[in-house]
Amino acid sequence: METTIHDIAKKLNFSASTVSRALNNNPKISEATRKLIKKTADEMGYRPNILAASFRTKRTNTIGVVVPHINRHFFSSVISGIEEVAYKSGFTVTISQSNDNFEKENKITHTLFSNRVDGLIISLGMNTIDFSHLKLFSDKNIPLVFFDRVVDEIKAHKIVVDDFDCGYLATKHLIEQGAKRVAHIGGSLNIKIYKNRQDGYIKAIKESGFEIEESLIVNNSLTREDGTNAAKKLFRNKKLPDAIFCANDTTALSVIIYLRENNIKVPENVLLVGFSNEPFSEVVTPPISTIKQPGFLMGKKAAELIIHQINNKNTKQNFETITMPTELIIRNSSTRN
Amino acid sequence: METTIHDIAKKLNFSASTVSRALNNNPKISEATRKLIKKTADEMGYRPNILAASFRTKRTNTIGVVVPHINRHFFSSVISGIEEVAYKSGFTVTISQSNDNFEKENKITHTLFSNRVDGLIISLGMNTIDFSHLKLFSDKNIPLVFFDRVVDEIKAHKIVVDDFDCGYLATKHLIEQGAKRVAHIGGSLNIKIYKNRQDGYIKAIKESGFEIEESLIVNNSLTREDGTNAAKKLFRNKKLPDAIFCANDTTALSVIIYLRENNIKVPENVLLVGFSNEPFSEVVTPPISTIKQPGFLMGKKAAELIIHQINNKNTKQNFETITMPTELIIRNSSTRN
DNA sequence: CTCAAAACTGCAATCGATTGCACAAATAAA
DNA sequence: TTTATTTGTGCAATCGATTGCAGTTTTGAG
Repeated sequence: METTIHDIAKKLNFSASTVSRALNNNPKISEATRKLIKKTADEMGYRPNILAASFRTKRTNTIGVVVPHINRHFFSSVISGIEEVAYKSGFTVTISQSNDNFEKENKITHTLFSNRVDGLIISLGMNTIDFSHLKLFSDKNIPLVFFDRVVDEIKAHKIVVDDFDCGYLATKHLIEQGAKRVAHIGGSLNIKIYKNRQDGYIKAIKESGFEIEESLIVNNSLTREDGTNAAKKLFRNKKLPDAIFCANDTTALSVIIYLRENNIKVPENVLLVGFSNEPFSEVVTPPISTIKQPGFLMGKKAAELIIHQINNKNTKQNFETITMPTELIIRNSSTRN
Repeated sequence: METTIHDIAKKLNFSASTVSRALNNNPKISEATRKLIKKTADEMGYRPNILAASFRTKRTNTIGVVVPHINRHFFSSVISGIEEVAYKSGFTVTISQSNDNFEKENKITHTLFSNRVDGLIISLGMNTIDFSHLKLFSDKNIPLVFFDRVVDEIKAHKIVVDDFDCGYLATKHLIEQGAKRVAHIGGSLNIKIYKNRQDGYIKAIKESGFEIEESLIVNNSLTREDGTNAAKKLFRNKKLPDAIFCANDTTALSVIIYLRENNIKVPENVLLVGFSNEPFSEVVTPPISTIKQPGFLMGKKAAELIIHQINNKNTKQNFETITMPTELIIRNSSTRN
């Protein structure tokens, strides 16, 4: 049915080996035969059986990607970046989402492992505290790159932003704008990035001579609903906050809506900074000041790193943690003029 | 290195065939041996070489997905739905983006074809008017499902929404709210969905006894910038529009911003309806009335259809075009009370 | 107790491409 | 012209799992 290298070989009175080599540009084959073989292959409508090749070479040219949620703007941007680079290097990208569910993450990575992906790029789920499913990869020397939600326990390339610094800068900015009681809506402290953002916040507060007040800090899962609840809680305080640093834009949005409903004005009464620069942040009223993470670039970088590792498996790697630049985008939600 | 079925066979004094069958739950193998073999396989840390199996069976358990842009909310939602269903059925999902570039779409589909995906789910790029790369699949009887941007020329399952009806309803709604001069910002008429939306608009206008005015219709690529330009153009008219039906939310947003800058009030002076229910539409001021497309469900449905086809390749298929329900979400941008 | 049917299991070919090694031919050097 | 290189090709094994067919054992009916 399908043309194979044997068919081509037979037709041309070469051996399959020669055909294979010619098709793969092996320098041992003369220019003339190479051309002839390629031409004939074309005419015969030959298409390589990648499965057979993969099977033989143990290389799938496939990169596995695991993210918590595919349809979050940040993650889909990262994926987009990964895909772009991978495509150019002849790699295929296989995507799965963990839904922040450890069980699923575990299964997914096992599947990817069984499918013999050449490398894995992953941002961990919220509840992942056991890493044996990733050890699988590092143990077998299968390239692994973490981004965003990374983990110290495993040696690998990591692509992050300086969350501590971001938290610090965002909070500092609020204080510079005149805030005296800056609250914080943060994520789970089990996750490094949220811990870091919060620590940055704390540093800025202290540095400015203010006290850390427990009642001004709320930790949750940072969903839309969590944000609303956090806002309710914060504004039940006797002494109200006059600014909030939110660990993501989603909760910042919840706060805006909650405050609007309660006739508290942003930015006049409360200043606000979010995190991630979601598409809506720019266009909501007031536009939300936020930290821009270069998702697309992070994806590209992750892909570059992993492809480099895949192509240089023999040479020893020393793993690097790459901190990508961020930007504090100042919009109306945090400025008073 | 890796344990194979032969290793297991040797250890247990069975043949590889028996091991293979036991592992695949072939009923010809007795319960006792099956259990024994499975247990031993487990103990020996056996993991099947999927590549070998795929090679042999010519089945990859992989579904290829091609979308214009991975990081568009609608598409990432669809992907999310596909992934969810595929995962449950033991399929892996490979994703690529065409960037609305025909060349890339062409290459991608060829790659996917070479990689022997078991099926392909695709939403076409803006400029795709040649379909030979898709014929590749239908010719070889490889299941194919279109969604969103579909095409008549190829027989396959298709998942769409009733764009005509949506356009009609949206426009009708504007007229019911008192609009007398409804403009339309539409996409390329080469693309069926945009053509349909526009036709729906036209029907509503005529049905209400108004005239179609060329000057009230602008067609472009529906980017943010296009929207702004379209708004400029529309409001250069001597007789201004008092409502606009935009073929996507992005341009609706552009219009809002443009009008705000020019002190024209939405909805007081101009009523607005968009399309797609982007995440920002709900939270921008004023919130944008829009048509909600069930992206996640469309993805799930697409995956179900293609998996069904894959698993029933022998039985003859009659292709269906599934119209998913939409919803006109009425928000402030199109209501005057 | 005999024999056919049913239930298990093994043999061996097969999928298509890759690659180490051997060998032949062509070229260069002596 | 002979010998040593270089260059180009072919042989044949191999990757690991699957499966049609055949053979053996067990079961059950008569």
